[in-house]
Amino acid sequence: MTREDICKRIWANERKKDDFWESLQKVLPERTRASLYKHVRRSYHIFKQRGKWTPADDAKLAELASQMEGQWKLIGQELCRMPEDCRDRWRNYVKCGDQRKQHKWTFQEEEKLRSVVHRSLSEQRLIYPHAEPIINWTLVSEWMGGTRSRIQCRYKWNKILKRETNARARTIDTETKSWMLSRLKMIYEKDGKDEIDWDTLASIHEDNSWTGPELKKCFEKMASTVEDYKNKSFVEIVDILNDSL
DNA sequence: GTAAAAGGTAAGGGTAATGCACTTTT
DNA sequence: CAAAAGTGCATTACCCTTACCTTTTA
Repeated sequence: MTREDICKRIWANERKKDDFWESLQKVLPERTRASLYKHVRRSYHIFKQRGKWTPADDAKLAELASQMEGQWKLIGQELCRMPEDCRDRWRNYVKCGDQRKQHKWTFQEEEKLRSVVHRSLSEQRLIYPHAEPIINWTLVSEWMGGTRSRIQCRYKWNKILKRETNARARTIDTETKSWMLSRLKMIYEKDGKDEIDWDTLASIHEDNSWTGPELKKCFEKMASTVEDYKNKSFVEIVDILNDSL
């Protein structure tokens, strides 16, 4: 079988009665069938192009997407591209069209994003009270009025969270810092490894007033004050910081 | 005949790599 | 000083999982 034959078989879409998929599963038994299927379809696709969308491509996509809403298989056939790529291009870029703003967010935009994200979270909590709430970024983008794509909204939201984490990390008191350093030393001596489970560390602190990411950021800031820290190991940095307190 | 399993599609979730403006180092 | 190397940030290209439907199989 040539590669072309293989690609054609993978995209045959006619439920052939052979053991093609089963034989793949035997090679990678730890993968679920769906996971394998998806991965292989991407890796051995039959479409002309991936990436690089010209303005003309985008215009055609916009037209097709409004004509046949949600029918990505058909849209993909029209554009000679993978249905998934068409869907991605649409939801991340083309959907917002000219409304989509780029570059710096204004304060008002950030405030709007906050309220929209909280709305998404509270709606989730109503439907699934006991599950960890999930933010539906497609809806968030729509609720933003289509001025930012879902991927821009999520990026900005994570930036805001990070900024707030950093701000809180700067307010951590000296007592907590020295507690953290001695703990880090203990963890290193016990496990001998540099990867720290910061959430667990945060949970064993009596005050319980700091989160894992906050402690992590605090440590990173302290570490960066050590001379030549980039060439020092984790435990060397911990020792130096311990001595300096 | 029927329940379970598999193929197939769309909608949900996301990250790695890149480009760019800017600063620092050589 | 210029060039190279690093950095922080937003964008871009691409990837993974789940839900649900239809068809096949045991």
